Amino acid sequence: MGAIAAQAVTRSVEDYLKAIYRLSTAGQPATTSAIAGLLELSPPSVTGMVKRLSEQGLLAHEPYRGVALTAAGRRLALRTVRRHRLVESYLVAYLGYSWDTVHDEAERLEHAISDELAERMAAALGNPGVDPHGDPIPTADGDIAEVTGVPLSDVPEGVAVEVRRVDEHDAERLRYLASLGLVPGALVTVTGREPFGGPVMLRTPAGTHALGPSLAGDILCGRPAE
Amino acid sequence: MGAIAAQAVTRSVEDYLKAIYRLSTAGQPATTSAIAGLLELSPPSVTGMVKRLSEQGLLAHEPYRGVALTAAGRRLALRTVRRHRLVESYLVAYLGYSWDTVHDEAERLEHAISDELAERMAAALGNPGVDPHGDPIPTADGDIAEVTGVPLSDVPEGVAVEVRRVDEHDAERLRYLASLGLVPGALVTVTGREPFGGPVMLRTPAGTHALGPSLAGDILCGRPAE
DNA sequence: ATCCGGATTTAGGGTATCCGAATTTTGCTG
DNA sequence: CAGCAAAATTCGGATACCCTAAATCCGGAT
Repeated sequence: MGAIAAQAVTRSVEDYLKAIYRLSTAGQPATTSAIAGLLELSPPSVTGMVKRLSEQGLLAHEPYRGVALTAAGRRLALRTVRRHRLVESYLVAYLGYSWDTVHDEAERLEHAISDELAERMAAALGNPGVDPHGDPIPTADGDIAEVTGVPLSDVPEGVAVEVRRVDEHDAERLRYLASLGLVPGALVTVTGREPFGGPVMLRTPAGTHALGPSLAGDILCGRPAE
Repeated sequence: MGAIAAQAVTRSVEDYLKAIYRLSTAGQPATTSAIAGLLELSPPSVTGMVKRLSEQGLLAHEPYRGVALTAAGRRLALRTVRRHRLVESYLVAYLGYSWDTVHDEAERLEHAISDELAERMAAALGNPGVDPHGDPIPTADGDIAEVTGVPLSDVPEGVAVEVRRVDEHDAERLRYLASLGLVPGALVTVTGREPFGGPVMLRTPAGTHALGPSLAGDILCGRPAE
């Protein structure tokens, strides 16, 4: 339920919660410096905000150890993630944005739109389950689907798999991946790979290419639907 | 040109400039207390911000006298007005908002959208000249059309005129006016009026009604555009 | 020309968020 | 188990806004 947010939650607060959410779902510990790194802030700033958010019951903070979201913090974080991904989806679907340029716009709009507008966009989009990058969109009541799959870098050779999610924010790299046909839903087959984490050879609808291991690690694949 | 905004302009700054712009186009002097009234702030807060904006060259401030926008301030104000009206237009045209509910949403979004998004919305709308209330939308380079016309309260009897602009923000009153068919573009004829600023009798596509003088004063009419 | 009341500004404070410098804690490591 | 480096926190300070209470200014009324 949107029975959240009795009052104004600042941009900052939402950004902190989102960053902590991101770290914890990435399996990384939400340390002061990790948060500072994501938000491009100094560690003392983070310590200060973490203390405030703990007092508000949004975070559990073990000094010198790290933080975790409380249930309330997680709800707020997911609400922000939902808005972000809905905005990205909407801008791509209806306003001609490409997946590499929506991020910054969504980063600002996610803090400004009302629940009303978020739900109207969701409805216009047909309540999508994933955004243009293949990231799952949390539901309005805070459920979020798991994304399962194997990084393209680990996909066995010769098997046709479907790109499920592209975990990359850099605009230029996103354009590059799109030019290779590596977008959510595309079918890919690994045709060969160099040893020791070298480039991967692959065939996509857009042709045959070599892809470096770091990018290949950002692409989550799975068995083609149906 | 969007050659404005070298750096972040806060919500506050945009709101102050917009309020001052609003006052000056309404022919009212932009005094400290008038600004405070529009923004629902205390006069000392306004004095303080006015000082800061003057230092930034956005306002000309004569202490104890009032303020006026500089060219730079006016450009920023018009940019914000443009965004506001584009957002309102877009939400009404594409997301099912009605003209009485868009204002609050636009009030927040006008500070969050990029030039890019503003222009994409404008393009999607076919670069409209007016918003759903009939207010002119400034162009991207800061030109704004004059709205000319006569308040409905002053329209002579028996002449069919067109509603050009409805200068009202209150949601309930807007719904009421819409229910009477008093929306931009509608044809109205004044069929009679009480003396001494009493109600006006009128005929619209939605029927025949009486309208109080204060609301009638908010409706600007003109000769129908054939 | 003086006075007065309303408008405006100054003074003094408060909150939220950020920073750099200094200090404390933690978890090794020799 | 003492010593250290890295990480985290505390400290002191800055900025941007906002407020109430206390001056101060201005223009009209006497």
